[in-house]
Amino acid sequence: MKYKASSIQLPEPFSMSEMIGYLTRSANECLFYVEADNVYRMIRVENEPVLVEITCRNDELEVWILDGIPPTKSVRVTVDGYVRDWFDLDRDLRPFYRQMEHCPYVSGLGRDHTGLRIVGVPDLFEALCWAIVGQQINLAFAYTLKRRFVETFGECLRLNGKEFWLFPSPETIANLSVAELRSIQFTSRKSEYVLEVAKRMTEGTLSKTSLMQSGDFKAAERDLVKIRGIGPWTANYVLMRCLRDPSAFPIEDVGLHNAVKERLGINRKPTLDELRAIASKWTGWEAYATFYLWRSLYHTFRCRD
DNA sequence: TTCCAGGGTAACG
DNA sequence: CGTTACCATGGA
Repeated sequence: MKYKASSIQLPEPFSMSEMIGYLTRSANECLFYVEADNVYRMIRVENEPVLVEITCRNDELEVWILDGIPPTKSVRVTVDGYVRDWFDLDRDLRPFYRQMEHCPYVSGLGRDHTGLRIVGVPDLFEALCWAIVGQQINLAFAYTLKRRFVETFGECLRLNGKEFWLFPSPETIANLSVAELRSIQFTSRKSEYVLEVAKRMTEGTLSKTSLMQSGDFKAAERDLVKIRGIGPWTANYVLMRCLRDPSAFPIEDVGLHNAVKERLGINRKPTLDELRAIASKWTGWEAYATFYLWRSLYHTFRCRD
């Protein structure tokens, strides 16, 4: 059973090779595959796991369903919406490029990587867990921890000798103990933070819908940082990659610091004041500027296997 | 071996 | 309030 769920007319600019460049930045990624320029991942549709293939043909993105529930209108709509959100296809990037022409540190990146869109993390629980896992450890280890988390507590589909994993649900994680998370080398702190988030999401006191309901990203940020384990960096990371606030700005981000350091040609990290001064040219597009600066750093966190 | 890593909390002055 | 110790382990 294989059927096409949707054909998405690609916005301009869009570069599939730039997107794949980002998606393949770690060989240790466990939630999707890239093979022959096609992208494969499992997503949950109406509480059922569905295996999706994304193919770029001419000016369209074709979304195929390879395994899972039969095609209905709502399945097609959900899958179509997921891909649009994941690749940020409904955003007009032309104002971003025009504005970056005035920033010497990012304008070159904008030209070199035209058509790169922020790869999102549409699932709020996944976004929060990934951010918490990534706190204060190098990215290679973060990918290892994520893989252990997913392969220990997630759901797996095996097809044609490959494994396709779904991120664990908040319900599954909320029932765990700190000790169980420590057994996969989470620190006690990370374990407590992730359990807290899982419990809130299971209770319904934390959800993407409730964070977005006011339509005010600043209000969402205030709600997020009230939660233990979520500071300004984590809140802005989630605003950037899940809630899709183009002005989210994780200014404490070490990757951002290192990218700016290289582009300034200095042998120390920029201060927060220096970052604020540079970012004053990015108003409204801080998330995109940050993502493009991350793109300039791939060589520093490539996984060795 | 040393230093740092896509931070955050809690305890201190 | 601003500063500091601590978390804890892998990777380079």
